[in-house]
Amino acid sequence: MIASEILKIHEIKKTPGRIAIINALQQNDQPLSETEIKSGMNEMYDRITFYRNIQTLTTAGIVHKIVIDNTIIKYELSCSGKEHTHHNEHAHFYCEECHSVTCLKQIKIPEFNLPEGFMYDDSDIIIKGTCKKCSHQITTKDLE
Amino acid sequence: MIASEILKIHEIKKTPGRIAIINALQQNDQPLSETEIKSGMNEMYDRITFYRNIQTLTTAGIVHKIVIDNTIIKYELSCSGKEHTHHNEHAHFYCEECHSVTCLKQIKIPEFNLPEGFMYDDSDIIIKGTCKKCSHQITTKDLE
DNA sequence: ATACAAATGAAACAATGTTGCAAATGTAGT
DNA sequence: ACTACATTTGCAACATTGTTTCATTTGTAT
Ligand SMILES: [Mn+2]
Ligand SMILES: [Mn+2]
Ligand SMILES: [Zn+2]
Ligand SMILES: [Zn+2]
Repeated sequence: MIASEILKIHEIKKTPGRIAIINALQQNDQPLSETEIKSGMNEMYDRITFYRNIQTLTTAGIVHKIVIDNTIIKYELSCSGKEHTHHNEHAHFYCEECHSVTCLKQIKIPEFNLPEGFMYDDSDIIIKGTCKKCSHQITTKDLE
Repeated sequence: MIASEILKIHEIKKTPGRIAIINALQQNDQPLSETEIKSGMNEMYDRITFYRNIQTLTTAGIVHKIVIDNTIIKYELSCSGKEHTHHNEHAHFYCEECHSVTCLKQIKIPEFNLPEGFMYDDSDIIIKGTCKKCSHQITTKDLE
């Protein structure tokens, strides 16, 4: 679905900044950081507007914020913005070597049995380690 | 185990700042934020020293950092610092009402089947919602 | 007691995120 | 297409969080 449609459905005003964010996320199959989203924008980029729009899109459920660490934050589309639909239902892998975040669509978030009285809203699974690309590089380096 | 023993075992120098952090975490059964740890210290509190010591303790595996959001970070002991031992093996619950973090010792982190080539190091499960205390308050408020 | 590496604390900096406000813009109705 | 109005933007200024540098202090082993 195209950015302006997504915004319309959620009854959010169609502005250049919001469209740029959605487009950037649609054009990549990995979650993106602020810097990565910014780099895809033509100069006209305002930090404050970005923060406010990410907030709006996250609250609306269009974007899902993945917090790896306080310095490492990634965003992905959580609605049906592309064939690879996100409903925040899968785990995410953080590579400690190259700092990339990969969606592990195979690893679904299970149903949790919360203690009496607790109310469920949302959950995140972050798995840390070394990604395929980096572990390959490390292995071949050892063989030199 | 007492703070100085923990530091000795890990071959880390025994300093007042580090002991204060470990003591604070031992005296509470919930993970604590920097502010909460600080409030337990007698005036002599230096922000820079805190950051460095938390870093040292985390790297050594004594403390486990729980990142809920970039603004909400909690710390807990991950070694056998008290009867409630942490090996980062359980899920954590974040209450969106009172912003507390509860250890869900019942919910163990499962073994994940990573895709070919990925190497596992560590993982975190964060479940968000409303804690027992807050959901009780909300319920009783509705009945008024 | 001595020696030395490690840790501390102060200052200065850097990065990240927030708030207030006037100007600009999106949207709905005419 | 024009108008009206609420929302959004962009700027400045601020707040919070975390880092780096370096002289001084402290912990620990000898
Ligand atoms: Mn994903
Ligand atoms: Mn815990
Ligand atoms: Zn990698
Ligand atoms: Zn609560």
